[in-house]
Amino acid sequence: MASIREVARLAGVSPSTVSRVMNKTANVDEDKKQKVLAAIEETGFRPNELARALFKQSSRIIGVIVPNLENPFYNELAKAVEEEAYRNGYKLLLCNSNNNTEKELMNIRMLDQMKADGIIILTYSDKTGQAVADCHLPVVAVDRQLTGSGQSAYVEADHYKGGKMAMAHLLDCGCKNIVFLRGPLELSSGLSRYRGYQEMCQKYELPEQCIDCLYDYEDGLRAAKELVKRYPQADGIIASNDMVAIASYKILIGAGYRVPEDVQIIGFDNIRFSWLITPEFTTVIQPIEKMGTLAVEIIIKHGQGLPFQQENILDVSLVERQTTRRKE
Amino acid sequence: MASIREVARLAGVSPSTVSRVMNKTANVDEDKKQKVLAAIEETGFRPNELARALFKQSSRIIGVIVPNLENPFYNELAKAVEEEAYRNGYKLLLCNSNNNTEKELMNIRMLDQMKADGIIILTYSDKTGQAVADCHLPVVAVDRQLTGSGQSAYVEADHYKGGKMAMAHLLDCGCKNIVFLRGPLELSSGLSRYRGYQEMCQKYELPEQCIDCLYDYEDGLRAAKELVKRYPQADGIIASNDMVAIASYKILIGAGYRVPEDVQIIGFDNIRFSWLITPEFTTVIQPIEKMGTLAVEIIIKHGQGLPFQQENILDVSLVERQTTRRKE
DNA sequence: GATAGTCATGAAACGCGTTTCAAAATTTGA
DNA sequence: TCAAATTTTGAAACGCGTTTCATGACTATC
Repeated sequence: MASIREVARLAGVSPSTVSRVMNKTANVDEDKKQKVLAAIEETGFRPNELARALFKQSSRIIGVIVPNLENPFYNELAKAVEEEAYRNGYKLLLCNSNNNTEKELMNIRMLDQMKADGIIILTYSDKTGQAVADCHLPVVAVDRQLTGSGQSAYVEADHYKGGKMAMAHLLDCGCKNIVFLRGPLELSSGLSRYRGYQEMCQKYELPEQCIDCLYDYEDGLRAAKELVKRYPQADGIIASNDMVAIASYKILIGAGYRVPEDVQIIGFDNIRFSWLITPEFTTVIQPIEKMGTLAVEIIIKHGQGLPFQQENILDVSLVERQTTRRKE
Repeated sequence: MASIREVARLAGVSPSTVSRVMNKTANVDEDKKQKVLAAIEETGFRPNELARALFKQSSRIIGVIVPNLENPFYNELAKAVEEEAYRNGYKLLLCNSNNNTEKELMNIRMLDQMKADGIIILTYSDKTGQAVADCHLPVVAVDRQLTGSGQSAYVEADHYKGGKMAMAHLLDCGCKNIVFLRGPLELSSGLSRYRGYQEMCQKYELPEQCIDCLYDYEDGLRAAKELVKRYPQADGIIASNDMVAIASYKILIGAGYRVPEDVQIIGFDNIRFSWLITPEFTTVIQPIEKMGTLAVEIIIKHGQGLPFQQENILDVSLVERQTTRRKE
């Protein structure tokens, strides 16, 4: 593979000049410029990005660390990040921590060593904050708040409002017996939604009916089975997210309930599949794309030394689809 | 950030020695070794991967180029690749070509310049073959065969068999009026499945009933609507893939058909959602995980100069689920 | 005890694009 | 036309881990 020095020799100039032509970083005599261009063309020269990155101390890579790739939420986020990154000349290094703290830490370290320009992190463990602080890369947490690393930015949806909306909607739909498949309280999404739900319960003097449930399909299945057992007269379910909503639907249908006639279901996230499938699921929309875009923006701004918002709480909204039905 | 030379100074040795300690690439006096280790510990030194990669001419990055991130098939493939890559100490650079030839070519070039250790490519355009040949990186095409680059490996499922199986299954289920939502014939998956279907039609002297259909949900919706119009008496649908099967289901249900009583549906791929949702979809399984793993294996072998299979056609199988029902 | 063979070790070169700095060339102004 | 100012250009240094090669140290063999 041709190097810049060969191109320079061929064009009869110095490597510096070739570099200047390539990057338009300084004026170059038109005549030499043409010679350089011709030499580049002839040799098919493509600058070695590693050498460039080594010098610049920046690889124009943005790392994304997701806890899993089963939940489309993360895929959709990754997609949004990839697109925004690409638009800005960055590449995306995708790391799947697989809910494994060890792997997560290795990924953070690796990205540091690769001189990534930033990390977008969607995982959470108690060691994350420290690891993030140790590497001096710009980090933005999405759908999470990192503790122990005071300075890092985060972007998440207004889960509190989301929780309230979900509950309000089911009440609007005439549900009298609502069960909340509550997400993990260690995560701000789980906690805030619960708070929203709780507030509504208090306001309407309703008893809290929760079943703890992780964000994945399998646990959704489990929780929904428990729901059928513990609250057979439930007529409304707030699932911890869309995957769990989908799992609940399966269990409920299997148990002979009709949706939405007997029991109504609402999820969170608005993953693509929530409306691709039949029936289409009512859900509280997280602006996934905006979240990804914003995260990239923050990293870029950080890299350029521009100011940026440290706390970003994006608005949520609700789409009514076929798993709920508003009372006349 | 500490460099190897600082560590060396602190330990009172040369950078070479530090390097040797880190990489265990040569014996080092126990005493010095300890000093080096201590110095590394003290400085928190982490070798700069870029410098390392620059010298080695290998970044231990595997690039994956997918045509989109809407279809879970690609996500699942990416996941499999990430995991196998990680197991072998490689990282995954995810590129979404977005069905855009230009972007695809840029991605190939970029990976070349990054000294990626290989490219796993899931896109296809007529320029791909040439671009791949130009960069001298190991490339393996997955679910595609690249033309114009005679030497590159590929791995795909036995689509021909898959097509036959799908048809055979619907016949077993008593379908008399089967319509094939045929995938793009430019892709080997589309063509081979069609050939399989065709062969079965001939064997049983059935008329071919095809509607062309891309692999995405939206086009599935369109094709299914056309199906309802053109073949209202259809009682079996072979969808071009699971996304299209899911789209067809929605249209069919919307048009008042019952599945599987009135019309049975089978898809291809066995994406995770095909069985998460309700009803669970019958489909022809592509061994997605194995495909990803194998692709990575090939790249690694290639990198090590080991021999590898150039053409890899993996077996398919069929899962009967709730969208088809075998006749007694 | 001397020669040969091993092993540990560091200096220097390498990979390669970018940038600095000073020299050379060209333009401007008088 | 000459000095001054400006622009163009190249040599060398830089970023930094790895590897080669030669040297010095040490052990083993006779």
